[in-house]
Amino acid sequence: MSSSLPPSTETPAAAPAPGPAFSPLYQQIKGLILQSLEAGEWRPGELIPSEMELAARFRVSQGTVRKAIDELAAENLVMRRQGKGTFVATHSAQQVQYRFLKLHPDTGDVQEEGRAQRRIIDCKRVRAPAEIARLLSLRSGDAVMQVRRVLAFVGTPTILEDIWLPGQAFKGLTAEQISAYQGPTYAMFEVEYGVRMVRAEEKIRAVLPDAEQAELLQVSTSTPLLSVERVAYTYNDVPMELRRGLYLTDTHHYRNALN
Amino acid sequence: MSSSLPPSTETPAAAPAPGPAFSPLYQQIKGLILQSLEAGEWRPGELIPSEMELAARFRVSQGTVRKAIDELAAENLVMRRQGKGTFVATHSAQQVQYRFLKLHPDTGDVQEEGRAQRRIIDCKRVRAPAEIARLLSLRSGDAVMQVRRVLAFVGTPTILEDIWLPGQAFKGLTAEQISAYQGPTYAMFEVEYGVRMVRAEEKIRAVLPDAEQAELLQVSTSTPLLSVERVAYTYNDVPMELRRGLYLTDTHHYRNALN
DNA sequence: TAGTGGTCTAGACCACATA
DNA sequence: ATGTGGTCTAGACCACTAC
Repeated sequence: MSSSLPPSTETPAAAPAPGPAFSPLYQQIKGLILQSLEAGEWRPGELIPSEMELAARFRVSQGTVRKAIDELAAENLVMRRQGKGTFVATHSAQQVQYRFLKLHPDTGDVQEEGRAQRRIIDCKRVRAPAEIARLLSLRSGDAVMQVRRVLAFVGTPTILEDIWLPGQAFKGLTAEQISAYQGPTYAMFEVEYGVRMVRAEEKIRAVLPDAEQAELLQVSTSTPLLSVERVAYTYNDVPMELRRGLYLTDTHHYRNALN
Repeated sequence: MSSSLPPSTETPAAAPAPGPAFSPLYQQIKGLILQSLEAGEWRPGELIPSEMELAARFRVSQGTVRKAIDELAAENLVMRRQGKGTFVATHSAQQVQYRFLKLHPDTGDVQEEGRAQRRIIDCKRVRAPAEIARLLSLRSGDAVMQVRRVLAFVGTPTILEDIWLPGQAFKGLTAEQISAYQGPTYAMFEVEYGVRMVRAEEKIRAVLPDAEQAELLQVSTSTPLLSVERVAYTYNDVPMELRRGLYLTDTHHYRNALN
């Protein structure tokens, strides 16, 4: 940030050196708000200060704060509600529950989705294999929590998931904790571990299950399945979860909107 | 639109009756610009009038036009370029070529993507079966153009596509025309048929190919493939293309960003 | 009634592109 | 030098929410 805040008499660093080093005022404000979100000054679901208050705090006009918040809202980091204020986004919010779940029933049926029946197969602390570590930006052998579970819709096993979480941040995670929690797992991560996932990337393939996977999903080893590898990130593009899912797509499909 | 343009003294309709019937001024302006885009007043790739000109035309402030254009830009309907102006988006633009193609090589290799070798298997005019007609909002038996082709990357057949297009809008489409055209097929649709696809929806499954499909992709019938059904829409949510693809995902994957 | 975000305007200056 | 979009400000009014 080289441009200074308005009433300040601060001088921009003499030689802006190599990088871009410039950014519009509203981007700088956005960065500051982001820092507060990251630091937990306002927690998921909480009201953040009004635009006027933030404008006063940062010594800029309301319009500048507004543009910063506009971008944060576009990235789903905060949620605006007219007449009430701006809230820190949360995976607990009804409107955005299961944001990252793109598997939908073929029948446009009502959200059976939240009603998934979960069966935890396994939940243990292990040393991260090289590939898992790489995807989570950890070192090989670092501790990670590993969870395996099956999600069933209307009694039919449909998703087999393996989840890896950094051991440090998710110390103490148990199968009981996961099964006990109602609602999205990502909401539990916010409440129990203070970790908020803000975006994710998925790589999708078609595969055949091995014998163990097939048995857990109660299908044959010649049933084609969707393989979905997801890396979920918290603030600052820090990866905090690796999830490998196998989706049965005979009664469901992965839905994607292209814009 | 019930709210009036500024200099007018018009009163909002007394009883707002049933519907919403209201929309902010900038939304109305957005709608007017959209109409011009739709009507072809400015064609894909062309410069649209400056914000000041549009403000004068519609008798609103530049800021209001700006907000309208902001939304159009966010929806990829126009593209802003500082210092130059605002352009009608086009699938020909280098930056957004193959926007709708989410299949990427596993090696983060340079865009081999455009370099796909295309082989047209078939291109004919047929009567739409019920399901195809439904997805294209046509009547069963209406004429549609049907294209089948194989895309190969570095010599390896990877995508088998069946494409259906409304016969009326795409009258005269030939295999030669498709193979002759360099660049995205969607760019050709703009140039040759004046049809611009603005968004699309995909449903993805894992499937096994039938004998014919397997042969065209040079794989066995037990090779799991990604089935991607895409409906592409032009302005006003009018469906203009149905595309069913089978993707070989041993060296490629479907990449998706979740926000 | 008071406070919030949402809309609209107007004017100033900046950064970029082109001639 | 000119014109474009990009940023920033300031002030006014509207619509929604809560008390």
